[in-house]
Amino acid sequence: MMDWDDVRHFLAVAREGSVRAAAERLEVTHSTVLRRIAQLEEHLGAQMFEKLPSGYRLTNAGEEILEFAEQMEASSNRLETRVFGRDQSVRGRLKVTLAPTLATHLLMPDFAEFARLHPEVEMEILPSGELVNLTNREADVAIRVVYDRSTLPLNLHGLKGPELFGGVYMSRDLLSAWRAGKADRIRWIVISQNGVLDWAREGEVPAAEVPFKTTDGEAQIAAVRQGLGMTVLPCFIGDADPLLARVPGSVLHKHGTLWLLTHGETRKTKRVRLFTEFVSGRLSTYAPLIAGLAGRSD
Amino acid sequence: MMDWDDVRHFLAVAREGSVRAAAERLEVTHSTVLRRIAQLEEHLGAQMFEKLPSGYRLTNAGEEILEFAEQMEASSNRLETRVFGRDQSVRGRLKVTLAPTLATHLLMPDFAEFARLHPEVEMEILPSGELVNLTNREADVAIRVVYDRSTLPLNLHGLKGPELFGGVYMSRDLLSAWRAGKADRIRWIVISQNGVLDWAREGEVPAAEVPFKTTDGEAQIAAVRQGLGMTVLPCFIGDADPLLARVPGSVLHKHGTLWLLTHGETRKTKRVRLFTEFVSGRLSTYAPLIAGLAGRSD
DNA sequence: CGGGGGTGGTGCGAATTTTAACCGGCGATG
DNA sequence: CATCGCCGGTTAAAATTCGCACCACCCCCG
Repeated sequence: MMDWDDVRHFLAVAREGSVRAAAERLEVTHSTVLRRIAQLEEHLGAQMFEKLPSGYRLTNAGEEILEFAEQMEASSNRLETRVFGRDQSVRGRLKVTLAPTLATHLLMPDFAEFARLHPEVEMEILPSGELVNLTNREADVAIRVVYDRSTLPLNLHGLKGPELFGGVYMSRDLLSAWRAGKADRIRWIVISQNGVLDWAREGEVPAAEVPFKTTDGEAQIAAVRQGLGMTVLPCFIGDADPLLARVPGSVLHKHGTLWLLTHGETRKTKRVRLFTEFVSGRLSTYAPLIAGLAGRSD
Repeated sequence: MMDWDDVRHFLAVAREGSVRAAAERLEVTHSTVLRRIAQLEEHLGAQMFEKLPSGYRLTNAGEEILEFAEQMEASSNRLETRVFGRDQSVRGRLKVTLAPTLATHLLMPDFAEFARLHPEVEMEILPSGELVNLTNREADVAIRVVYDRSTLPLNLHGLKGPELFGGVYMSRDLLSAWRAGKADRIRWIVISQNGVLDWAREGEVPAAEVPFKTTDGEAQIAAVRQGLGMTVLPCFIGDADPLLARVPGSVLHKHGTLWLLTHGETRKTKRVRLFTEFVSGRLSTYAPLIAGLAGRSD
C-alpha cells in the first residue's frame, strides 16, 4: 500500500520546484525528500519529476496526479480545521504554575497576549515557589527551572526550554559612584536565610561585611534598583532592566534548564497544546536573554 | 505537520472496529496501529476512539473527521488509478478477482497460459466470494456472475461473457447404484445456511429428508464425488468431471451471465486489454460448457 | 471452572528511517 | 575567472519506528 505521507512530500516538491526548498518547508532534510519521492515513484511505477540540475520539474504524469494530491491536501486541511473547531468551542480552564519571578518579569506579557488570542480559554496563573502536583490537576502546565534532569517526575511529559543563567547585578548609579571612588565597599543583598553563593564573590568589587537582607525576590529587586548594593539575579531580569548592570568581573552561573511540564491526560487537550506551543515559541525567542547572552556591554 | 499516513490507519480502525483487525488489513502489527492512532490523537488534540475492552469505537469527533478521511482515501485511489491508467507497458502488476470456483475449476489453466505468454506481467489472482471494489484498485479486472444486469456498477466497464447454467449432479457410482435399486433415497448436499433451491427438486430421484451440510464449495464437490448424494453445481464443473453425472430428469437453471469488469481508467492499460481479450476469447470457446450445452448424454 | 479466542496495552531488540556531512555540477555575479 | 549560492546525489551514523513476545482482561462455551 502506498504511504500517504509520500504524497505530502510530492506536493511540496511540485510547488517548490526543488527538493531542497521542499525539504525546508517540510522541516526535514533534503535527502529524506529525495528518498520519499523515489519511494513514491517506485510504488506508482512512473516518473513524477524530471531530475534537472536546476531542480525537479513535473512530468506529464506528475501534472496529472497533482490534482489528486491537492484534493488529498484539501481533505486533510478540512479534517484538521474541523477537529480544531470542535475543541475551540469547548471553553475551559487552563491552570499554569510557575516561579513568581518568571511570571512577573518575563512571561506575563505573553500570557496576556495568549489570553487575547484565545478569549475562550479561562486562564489561571499560579505563581508558586513549590512544585505543584500536576497529576492532581492542581495545574495543567508547570514551567519550572530544573537543575538535575533526573529529578523530573516520570509521569509528566516534559518539553525542554532554554537554559537559565544568573549573574551579579547592581544599579548603574552605584556602579558609576564606585568607579568614581565615591563608594568603597558594596553590600550584598540577599534573601533572608539564604547565604551568598560562593561563585558570586568573584567580582572585582569588594563586598561589605554586612549584607542587606530582604524577605522575598521582589523586595530584593527593588533594593538593588535603589542602589542599595549588588545581588544575584537571573539574567532575564538583570539584563532587561535599564537601571541595572552586571558587576564587573563577575561570571554567569547556570541555574538550570527551563522545562514545560504537562500531564499525560490533559496534554492531549487543545488548550494545553496551544498554550505549550505558544510559550515554547516565546521561550526560544527569549533564549539568549534567559541564558545571559543578551547582556549589555555598556 | 500531521502524518497523512496516520489517517490511513485511522480509516482502517474505524472500519474494522478493532486495532488488531485493522492491523491485519494494513499488514502491520497491532502495536504499530496503536502507536499511530495515539500519535494522530495527540496531534489533533482529541480522542478519535472510545477504547472499549471489545474494541475501538468512534467518538463524535472521530465520526466527524471520518468523512474527510474518506475523501482523502478517494483522492488517493483516483491518484493511483490515474497513474496506472497511463501505464502502457506490458510489464507490471495485474490483479484479477473472481469467484473461487471459476478460478480453480475453469480458468486456472488459462491464467497459467497467459502468464507463460506474458512473463513480464506480474499476475495476482484474488479468489473471493465478495465483490471487490475495483475503484479502490484492489483489483484491475473482476470476473463475476451477474443475474440482474442493472446491479452492475455504472462506473465500471463490462464485457459480456457467456451465460452460466447450473444443474443437479451426483456421482456415476451412486447413480448406477440407485438405478440398480441399491440406493433408494438420495441426500441433498448443501452449503450450510443455504437451503436447497426449489428448482432442483424437480428430478426423478427422491430426496432423503436429511441433507448433508458442508461449509464451502470445495467440500461440497468432494462430497458429491464421494457419492454422498446429489447437489447443485455449475455445469462447467459437473459436466467436466468424469466422476459426475446429471441427475435424471433434473433441469438446468440459469445462474446468471458472466461479465468481465474493468475500471474506466485501468481499462486503457495495455496489459488489462491483453488480459481481457485473452480471457474473453477463452470464455467464448467455453460458452457451451458454461451454458450446460456440452452435457454428456451417457 | 478451565480453556480458547478475542480485545488493548507494553517493553525491548531489531530494522528502518532520518539526519548530518560531504561531493560535484551548474549559473549568476562581482 | 573566482566565488558564492543553490542544485541533486551519496554515505555513515544517529534517531526513530516497527515487529515480536508478552501481559492482563473479557467473554463465551464446554
